[in-house]
Amino acid sequence: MRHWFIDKEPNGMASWQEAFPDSLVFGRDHLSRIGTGDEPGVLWFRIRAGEVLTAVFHGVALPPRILFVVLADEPSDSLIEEALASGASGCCNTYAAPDVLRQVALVVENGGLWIGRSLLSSLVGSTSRLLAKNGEKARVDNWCERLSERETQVARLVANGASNREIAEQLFITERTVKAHLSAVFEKLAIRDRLQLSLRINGVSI
Amino acid sequence: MRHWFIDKEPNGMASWQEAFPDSLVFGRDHLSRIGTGDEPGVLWFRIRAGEVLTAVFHGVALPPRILFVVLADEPSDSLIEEALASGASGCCNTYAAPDVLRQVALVVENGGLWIGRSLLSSLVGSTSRLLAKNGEKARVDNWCERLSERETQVARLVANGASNREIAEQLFITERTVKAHLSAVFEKLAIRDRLQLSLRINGVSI
DNA sequence: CAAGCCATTGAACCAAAGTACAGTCTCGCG
DNA sequence: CGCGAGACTGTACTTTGGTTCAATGGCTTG
Repeated sequence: MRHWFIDKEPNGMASWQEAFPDSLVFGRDHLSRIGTGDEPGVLWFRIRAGEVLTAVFHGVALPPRILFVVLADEPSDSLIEEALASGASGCCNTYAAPDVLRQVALVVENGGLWIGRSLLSSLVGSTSRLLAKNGEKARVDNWCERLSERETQVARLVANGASNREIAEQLFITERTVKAHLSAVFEKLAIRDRLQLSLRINGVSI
Repeated sequence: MRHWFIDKEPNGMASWQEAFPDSLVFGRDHLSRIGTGDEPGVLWFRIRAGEVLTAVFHGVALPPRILFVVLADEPSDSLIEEALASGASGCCNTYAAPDVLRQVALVVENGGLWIGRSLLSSLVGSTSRLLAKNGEKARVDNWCERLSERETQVARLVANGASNREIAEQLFITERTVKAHLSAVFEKLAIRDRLQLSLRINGVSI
């Protein structure tokens, strides 16, 4: 099973290579060359923040043996809907850990759909209102709305279990700067540490 | 990983037992007794022709370690929507072959959604994949199975965002003891800190 | 009984996380 | 142009988390 990663620029995340050492990372201009052989595989397509899937993924016809997963910088209901409508087998976080990526691969390779635990609740909320019986409405926690772009980026990595050092390396900044961003995040969201941030972002205890 | 099948009458289909020889079949009156232990598993709930899911599956609160799949005598789009809205990880045909059932289990145990061949093909257009290719048996994460009772208790509190001091106060032990339990948990689960423990327990990244 | 697991704790220690109080640089806006 | 916001960094500090040496007592099981 091959794995191709498509990013805007052909750099990609380190975690991708970690998850699938034999995988290949391409820029979007190489998209048309994926899956020309007979080999089955998974195409991971990164959608950056603010982008619309259908705008960057138009007119691409994948053969049925090539499965397709959207990697979302900023997952949202609409993006998931678009992804599924475009034939994707799933939508997961760009910053997901290697273990998670392999898990996603396992699911989609077996014919399942993967939209993530945390995303599931919001999707369900959009497809049906049945859950709103006890007056509890599935409100979406837009935690990132008050955060700057960089703060959001750091917060996401923290929520996936990364240490300050790892985040620093990933973003090419010092550990000190990571701490600065995090302190700002904690204050803006009125939480006290990274674990609570993770719970908040992952929708465990909203 | 346990499998419970709930039918209107506690007879069930032969194919269910064939798919999971250790599974149990109950009538709907036994539904409330499912998942009272710590054991993780999959609950398969049969919806007969003409029935409405929400009418027969109301007010049932399953713990998060119990996954839930709807077995539909007559699958329809609306039933699938209802199923997902009720927290189901999938919806497949009551009369599905044992191989298919095991495939569904494989997908949902790994956090994926399985919404059946027909809808899947209309969305994804992909054919199903072969099952258990490498003979690798994917299992759900029963993290607490190797932990002692006290370790499990501490781990759960950590996963909810508690600090060591808070845990100590709550359990009437010293902070030192909390640390001891946590160190044991980290080693047994092969993880490095409390954030990863939280992700593991909360099913964000298995 | 001996062996082993479990719960508990202490002292000391190191590493990571987070805070306080700075500063530089860039960029957009009125 | 001045001003504010955001990205970035430094030094120093406190707190928290986690490990490494122990040790004690209860409990079950062969």
